Amino acid sequence: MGVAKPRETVAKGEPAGSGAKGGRREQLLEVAVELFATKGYAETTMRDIADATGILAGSIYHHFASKEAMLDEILRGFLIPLHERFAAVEREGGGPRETLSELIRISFSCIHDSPHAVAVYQNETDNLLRQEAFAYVGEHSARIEQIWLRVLRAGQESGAIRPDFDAKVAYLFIRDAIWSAVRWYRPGGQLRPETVADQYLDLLYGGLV
Amino acid sequence: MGVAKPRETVAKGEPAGSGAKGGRREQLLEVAVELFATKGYAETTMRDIADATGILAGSIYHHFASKEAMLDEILRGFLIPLHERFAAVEREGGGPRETLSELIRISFSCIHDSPHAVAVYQNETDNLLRQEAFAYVGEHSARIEQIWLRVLRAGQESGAIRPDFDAKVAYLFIRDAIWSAVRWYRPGGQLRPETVADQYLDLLYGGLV
Amino acid sequence: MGVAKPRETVAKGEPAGSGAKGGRREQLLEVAVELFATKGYAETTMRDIADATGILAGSIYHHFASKEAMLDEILRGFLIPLHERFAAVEREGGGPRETLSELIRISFSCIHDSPHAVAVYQNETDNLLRQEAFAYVGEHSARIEQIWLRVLRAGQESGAIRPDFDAKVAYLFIRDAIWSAVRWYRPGGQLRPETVADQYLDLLYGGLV
Amino acid sequence: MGVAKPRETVAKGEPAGSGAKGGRREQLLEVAVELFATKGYAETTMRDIADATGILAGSIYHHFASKEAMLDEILRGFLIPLHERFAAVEREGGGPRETLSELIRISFSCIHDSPHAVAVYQNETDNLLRQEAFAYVGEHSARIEQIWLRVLRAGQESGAIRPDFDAKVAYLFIRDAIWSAVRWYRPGGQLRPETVADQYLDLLYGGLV
DNA sequence: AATGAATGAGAGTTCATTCAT
DNA sequence: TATGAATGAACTCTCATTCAT
Repeated sequence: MGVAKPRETVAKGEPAGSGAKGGRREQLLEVAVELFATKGYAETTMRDIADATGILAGSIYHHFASKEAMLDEILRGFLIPLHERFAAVEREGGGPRETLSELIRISFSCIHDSPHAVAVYQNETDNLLRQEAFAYVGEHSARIEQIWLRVLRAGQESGAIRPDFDAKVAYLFIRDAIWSAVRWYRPGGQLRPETVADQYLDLLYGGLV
Repeated sequence: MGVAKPRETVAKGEPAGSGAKGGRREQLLEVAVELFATKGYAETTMRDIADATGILAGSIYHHFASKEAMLDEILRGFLIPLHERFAAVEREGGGPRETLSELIRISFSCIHDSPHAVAVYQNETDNLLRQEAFAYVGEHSARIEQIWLRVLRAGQESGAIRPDFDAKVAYLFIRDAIWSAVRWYRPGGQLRPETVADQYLDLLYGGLV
Repeated sequence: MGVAKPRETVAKGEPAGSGAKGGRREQLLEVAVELFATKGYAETTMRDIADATGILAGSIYHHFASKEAMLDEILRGFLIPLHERFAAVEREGGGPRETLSELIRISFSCIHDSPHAVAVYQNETDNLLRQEAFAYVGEHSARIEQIWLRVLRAGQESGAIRPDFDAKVAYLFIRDAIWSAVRWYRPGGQLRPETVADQYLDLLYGGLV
Repeated sequence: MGVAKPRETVAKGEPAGSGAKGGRREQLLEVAVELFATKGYAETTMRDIADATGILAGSIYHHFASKEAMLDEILRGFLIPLHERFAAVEREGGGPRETLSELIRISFSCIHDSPHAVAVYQNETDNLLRQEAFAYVGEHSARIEQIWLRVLRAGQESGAIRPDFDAKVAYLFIRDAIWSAVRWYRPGGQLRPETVADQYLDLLYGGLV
């Protein structure tokens, strides 16, 4: 029930000099994230992942300690870099509006680059927060929220953003509007991520009217 | 294999004059929708539902034909009335902006009244669309989308809404921003649904700047 | 919902050169056919089969897709070879009386070799015919019946068999008399299958009087 | 697991002066025997019986102590009178051949009158013999077998029947040929029971040749 | 007599996981 | 590394039976 303690296999990087060996690991992770995103984590079986990879279910355990370890690796690989990119943008210290725009552009490029990981993050976070082993998900999410709130409030103070609404509500509004796009945005589809980002920015700044 | 045909017990209404009779059915449905929303449909077991209701798992089948039948009843009870309310607003034929505002207010009142059903709808729809028995979910969703699109386009034609962006993108933006609120909105919390609706309307119409 | 498609494990043959490998599959089938014959298909549980084999019930599913798939394999393994043997005898084109005798001898040798499968076939066919997945049982049975009828009618025309009764009634009489022997015939008992066959042939041809 | 001790309800006859009261009991028994014969005893649920009768499953227990009690009553109602009719024929002391013919005619008339009970007897006896509560089934069957054997042997001694085969084998041959007819004989069909009986007698006495 | 709610045991089946090879 | 057999717990669902009304 609890999250299995990750063994070395979970965290270990590419063994140097092993050539194509690690390819199977990446392949499994790619297959897993797609299935987790598409069918849901609980609904995806190790057999599903193994079948799509062309090995047997039991063999996955040579690469990952557990199903949860796969989820863990997926979420860390998505959440930590995202947090770092957001923090970097904030550190650059541009104007609030430019910073806000950059946060939004990063979000869309993230949806573009890792739509499956984003979907998994969105769909599974609620359940995960109750599990100790996934506490870091909540922590990174909270720090990311703080970045958004600081930027929004700085914008309100500087006059770049209207001061007449609650920053928290605005944050939630923006966050949900952006991240939910993962449900319909298709990387290979008609809409380019920059286009969507620009339309969203336009809607967000200028409003419907 | 799709939602099993409900037995007689399923379709029959409240036994007349029996006061609290039939309460067990409603109680089970309330417990189920909360668990489905909180833990997810697949992750909720019949035992979970039974335990929370104070009966044995097998006894649920006296009231519902299957777990899927419970989900079915929950979704129908949420989706069909919502569709009807939207359709009624459109039929009233007010101005595009008033109509749009009303759609948004209805959405928030729906989140307020049935947050669990909304969450279930949001979380499970993706998987459900693949199942024949839940085709009606896709159909109602599509008709609801058409209502939003008609209203948005009417607004653009009448000049009430900016014409310089794609109605479909705007719809998705609005839809996601609103319905995702179910993830953080708590009926008993500080924020009143009307307040949230008004802030969202304000953000939406006027923009951040 | 009919017999589930066997997974890869089901269709694959004996792993070459592995000696006793795959024995578990056969062992399970032998245990299953005996239990199905003795207790009845519905009354036999997967746990019964597993217990008698020395594994856990869930482990059966490593070898067979379902209980029904086991029944299916048992029936095919009995019915198709039997049909082929009957058809081969008919093709040989001996005289009607020799052919008839041969059909009867084959029947008894079949009861001798696979008494359990015969019993399962006899006891479960009625219920099975209603299921689409077991349509082949009805089809083979019908073709076997046609062989018997052709042989009987040829015998009547050639004068080798009395012409004064209905071939269909005679077929049913013979079929039931023979196949019901599975209920009392014991392969290891006093009566040899050839003896029983001969006595039956004698009774059948010469009558009681 | 064991057969429930029959309560008074099981054995009690028609309460005098209760008018149509017992009709429901008979109705249930008729429905049950048909379902037991058609689907098998184990495969028939109390709900099946109740549905076909127009009451709820629980209500059956006002008339019968258990499902097994219904089976018990069905088998007794078939087996005991049959045994008595056979015994009466034997007591009459006609010639062996006339007696044998009469046994066969009685058998066919029994199939004609109570095809469902005969089918249940044939299909379920094997399993039943292992249960203490159904010991009487084995006992009556054994006594019936003895009657047949006495008649056959008397026939062989008197020269009315060929002496050159084992009476036991002949008995099994006859029994199976006759009783199996229940599988295809339909009371309302083309073949009259007397016709079938006569054809069987003819086949039996004169043989095929 | 009948209802309808509930029980509790057990059914077939699934699945993450382990491990000898 | 991968296989394939097995585990064991949990799952959805069924059903004979009980009992207050």
